[in-house]
Amino acid sequence: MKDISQAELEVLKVLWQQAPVTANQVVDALADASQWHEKTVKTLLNRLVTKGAVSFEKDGRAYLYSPVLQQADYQMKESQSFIQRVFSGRIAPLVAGFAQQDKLAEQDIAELKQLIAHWEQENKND
Amino acid sequence: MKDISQAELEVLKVLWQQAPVTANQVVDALADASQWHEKTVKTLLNRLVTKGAVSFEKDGRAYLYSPVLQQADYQMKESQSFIQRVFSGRIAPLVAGFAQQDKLAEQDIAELKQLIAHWEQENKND
DNA sequence: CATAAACTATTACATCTGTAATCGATAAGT
DNA sequence: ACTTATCGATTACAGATGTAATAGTTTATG
Repeated sequence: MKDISQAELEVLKVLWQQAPVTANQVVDALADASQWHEKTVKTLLNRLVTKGAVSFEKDGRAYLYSPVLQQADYQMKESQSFIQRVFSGRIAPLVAGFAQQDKLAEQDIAELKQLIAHWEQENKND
Repeated sequence: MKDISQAELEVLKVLWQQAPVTANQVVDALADASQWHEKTVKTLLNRLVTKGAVSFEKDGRAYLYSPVLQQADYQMKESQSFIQRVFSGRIAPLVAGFAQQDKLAEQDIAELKQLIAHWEQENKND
């Protein structure tokens, strides 16, 4: 699978929220968040199809698009390559950076604590 | 500051490890990890200078290059935009993904616990 | 000194990306 | 049935990127 560009990702996000959708529904969904011309959105959809990240089926004259690449898979793959590239594979320094910049909220902390508790539960018999 | 491309980042990483260095030292440092031609590395160095991420001073015929953009700043900026783009600004789901894929090591957990303890210490009087 | 070696600067070129416009086919309205 | 509006497909085009090669300049070296 070829890389998904940032603009393409915005289109893909719409498909992750609801699919299958027509091109026009994607255009509408992006109308407020972005200033993209209808033609631009359709180009991006097309490129996603070419890249194999999106599929479509005909529905009369229009197409119905659906994501092939799933969000969780995309997130996992991107996370790993990002952490590798920027933090040499270590995740804690990223979180530490957020903590230092006061970007961590109560909720983040709560979730992290729960994750850790869960992890320790799973790995208790080391 | 213009965006740093992935290839440029590899060059920048060398400068973060040791600076100032000559172009040839960068070439040597990258020789094993990458298959880049000397000319390629020098082009990347030049682009980094143009982008304002790297500076140089003359040392005889050769230049000595140093990073202007600091690693911590780069990491923070990239982390924020990445988390925003891919996880809508929430960091815990990223860590959760790693946990699910067994990408979290004992050490990561230990560091995260310490971070959390430290955060709670700082924010105890909410 | 002249020429070669070694640097940096400039140029090259294909591919990817952002951002559309135009073309061609088809469906819908009159 | 024609004409028009509407789709997707194809084409456009400038800037970024990967990956160098060539040109120009300065320093060694014979």
